[in-house]
Amino acid sequence: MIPKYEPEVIEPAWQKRWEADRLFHVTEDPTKKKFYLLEMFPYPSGKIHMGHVRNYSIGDVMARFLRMRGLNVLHPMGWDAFGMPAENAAIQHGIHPNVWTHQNIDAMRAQLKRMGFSYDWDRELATCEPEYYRWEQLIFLKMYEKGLAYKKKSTVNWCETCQTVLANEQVEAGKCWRCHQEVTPRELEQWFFRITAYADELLEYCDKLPGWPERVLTMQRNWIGKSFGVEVDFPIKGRDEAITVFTTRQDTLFGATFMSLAPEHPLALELAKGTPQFGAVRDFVERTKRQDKIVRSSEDLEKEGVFTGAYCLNPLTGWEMPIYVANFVLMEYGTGAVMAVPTHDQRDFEFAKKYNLPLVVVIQPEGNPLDPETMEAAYTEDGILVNSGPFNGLPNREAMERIADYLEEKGIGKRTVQYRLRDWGISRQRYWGAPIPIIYCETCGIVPVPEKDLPVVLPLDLKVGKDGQSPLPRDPSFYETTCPKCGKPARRETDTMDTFVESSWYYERYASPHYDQGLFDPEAVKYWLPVDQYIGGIEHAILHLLYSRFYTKVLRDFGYVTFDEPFTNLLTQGMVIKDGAKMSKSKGNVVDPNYLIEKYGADTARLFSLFAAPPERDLDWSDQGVEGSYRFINRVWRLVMENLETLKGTPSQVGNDKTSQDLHRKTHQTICKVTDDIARYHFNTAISAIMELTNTVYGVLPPDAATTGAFQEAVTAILILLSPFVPHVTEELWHRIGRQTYLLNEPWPGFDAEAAREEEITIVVQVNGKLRDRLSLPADVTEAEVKEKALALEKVQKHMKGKTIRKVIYVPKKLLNIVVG
RNA sequence: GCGAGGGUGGCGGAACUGGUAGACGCACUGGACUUAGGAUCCAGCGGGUUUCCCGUAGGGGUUCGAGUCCCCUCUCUCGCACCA
Repeated sequence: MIPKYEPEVIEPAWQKRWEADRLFHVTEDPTKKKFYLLEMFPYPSGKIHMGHVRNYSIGDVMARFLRMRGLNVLHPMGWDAFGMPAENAAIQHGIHPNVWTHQNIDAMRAQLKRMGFSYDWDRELATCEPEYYRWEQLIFLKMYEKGLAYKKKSTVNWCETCQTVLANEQVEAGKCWRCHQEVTPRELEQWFFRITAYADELLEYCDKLPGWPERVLTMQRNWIGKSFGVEVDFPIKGRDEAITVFTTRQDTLFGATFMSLAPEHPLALELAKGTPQFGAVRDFVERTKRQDKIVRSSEDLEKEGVFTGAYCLNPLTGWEMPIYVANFVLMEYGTGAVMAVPTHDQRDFEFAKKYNLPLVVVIQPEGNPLDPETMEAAYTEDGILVNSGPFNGLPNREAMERIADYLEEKGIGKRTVQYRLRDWGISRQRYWGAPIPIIYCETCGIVPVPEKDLPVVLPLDLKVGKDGQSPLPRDPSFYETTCPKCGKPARRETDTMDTFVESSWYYERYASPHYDQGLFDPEAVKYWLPVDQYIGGIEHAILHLLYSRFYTKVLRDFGYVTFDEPFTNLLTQGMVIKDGAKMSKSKGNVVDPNYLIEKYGADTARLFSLFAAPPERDLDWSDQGVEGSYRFINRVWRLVMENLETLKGTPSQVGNDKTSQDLHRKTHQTICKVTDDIARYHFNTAISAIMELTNTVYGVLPPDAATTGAFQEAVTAILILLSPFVPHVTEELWHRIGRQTYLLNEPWPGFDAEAAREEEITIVVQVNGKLRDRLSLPADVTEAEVKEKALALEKVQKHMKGKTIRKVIYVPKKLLNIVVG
């Protein structure tokens, strides 16, 4: 009887030894090629979930594999430790956010260690520590100095549940990204980061990131939303003022018959003042503003508006255009005013139909001309200009340029570029975040905290109130200070920074996490950065990944780093699905990794999450699949344990008998395939190849005098190849067969191409493209021989009967196709 | 509507540049061992009218040959969405 496979015993034992020997610790080594492998750090919620297990298992395979291939691999882990849940816990359980956060970190660290991930724990960091956020405050000061951080009053997204402001990126379909509460607009003074200053570069570099998934880049491009057009002034009748509009369709300018303003547009009420329409306009504006954002921005919302009583003039035709306030015009985009061309814009068309406004066709498609009387929808395609004065007859694409030239010449308009991207609002009215290092002085105004006074430490002796509001503005010992300029009493900023600020640069801090002379040791960053491979969930496609790209460019322009982009390659792993839905508490379909570890061990949890699906795809949870992974590990366990004596013995030569040679060949083919597959992140097929080899080895049991050498070679290969996936059981078996080294320090096996070559090859024989028979022939067979043998085959003869050979196609070592007719 | 990615056995999934469709695993079936087996080992496992035919969402095309390339249609998932 062999000893049972007991993961609960061997896994912690090896974890202890690895840690004691500092196996995962790395330092800069200029003689070695570096590889920075990073998985998105977790929020310390208290326990890991299957998404973490999957994400970190993928990363760990790569880290171990690349290290065995001789690279110096940086593989760190830490905690995105500021954020709302800590405050919620404080409210609900009366526990301090700091205590709660640290307890959670301890619990999760233990879980990650129990999974056997090869992190260099010496580099662990938590963003809620002053040693971390003080450097973030420093960057804030530099950004303030350069005008990249600024304060402005604006309408912001307010989440009532979270009692704080949200950035545009954090609003999903009108709701808070975290709690799904509807957001409401609020006028507030807020701090912003000028991410729009980098809009062009962020967009341009989307084309310079070949290692990123196309869909993430597309999402970022859309988010930045660059569009080219012109700003045109429409003089207001009877006033010495004009309405400026932004349009990308200046080719339709001659067809603009009315004007639409956003309800928030300052001229909306202004123009109506003193006219009989004033009451109606005011009511409409009030009503629309009150309407919540989701309803207002839904597509099926009926287009509504109201006439202001005022007119403006089309600068090209001189026509009087009635000015309307319309519910579909957004103040946030362009100028908040839109020239309406009902014939060539669907929204304007619907609006014009409803209010009986004039339609003038200015672009005609070739073939059947449009008639404004009978049109049922706007024509938005290309065509030839009509009713457009000097531009008649031009194709509209060309007219765009010509009209833009004309407007610029006449001083009526100018070419501009619009972005959908807004500046990043980073003020949060929350306690559990990094303080913004700013002081307000009645005399001096906004005064940055001097560098020497950093960090502005978040006081830990405060209580979060039951109402959920931040205690900072109520705590004089925090906000009362003196002005660094004039020395008079002054007040500190009591808002904290968006937690996405911390995660925008943590990957740089990992290069030298304990460095206390600055953000990071320049030499360490120079050696390790940028991140070669980043792995995480698709849900950060815009938020975190866009902010991090922006931050890196800012740090570059400040001279801190020399690279343009933080993450050279990005892998976005799929979700973990059970019963057709994402695992979530509300669905009640959560599988707790702890349960898995207790029942099957960390190796099984890792193996299953890597084998069940390729990394990018969603992973369908299957209890039976987990059993299968566990069974395979047991199969390997028995294979080694039942042949321990043979494997412990001195390595024998690979025999010349057929069995040995076949196994020898299979071993080398497997090494080749597994190496290729891991390198391309095809872990599921890599694992299946090792399963095949294992099945083959089972087929030659028990080894005899002749096959011992090939057997030893095959089993050794299985253990090494499998070690990045299931490091504990392979380490245990490796030592049981008498090895002294750690598998992680073993070189990844090379394969012998000669040994992997098949002696006998199977050639498929087709007649007219249909499979008829197969030939097993020596690998060095010539085309003529294949042809001769194939033509002699009975099944081939039958299908050729009465026909003549037209053509014979030969794909060397693969296939022969005889075309007859 | 726009953009991206999918659709292959009962299921998860293989098939690199066009060249044996269904590797590997799960489920299922049969056999062996056994007092017993839900353990383990071995074998089978797309469908059918089974010397052959049909099969990669559907239809058409290119090719000696198409899951793979081209065109059209359907469908699913995700992201954005009145952006002027």
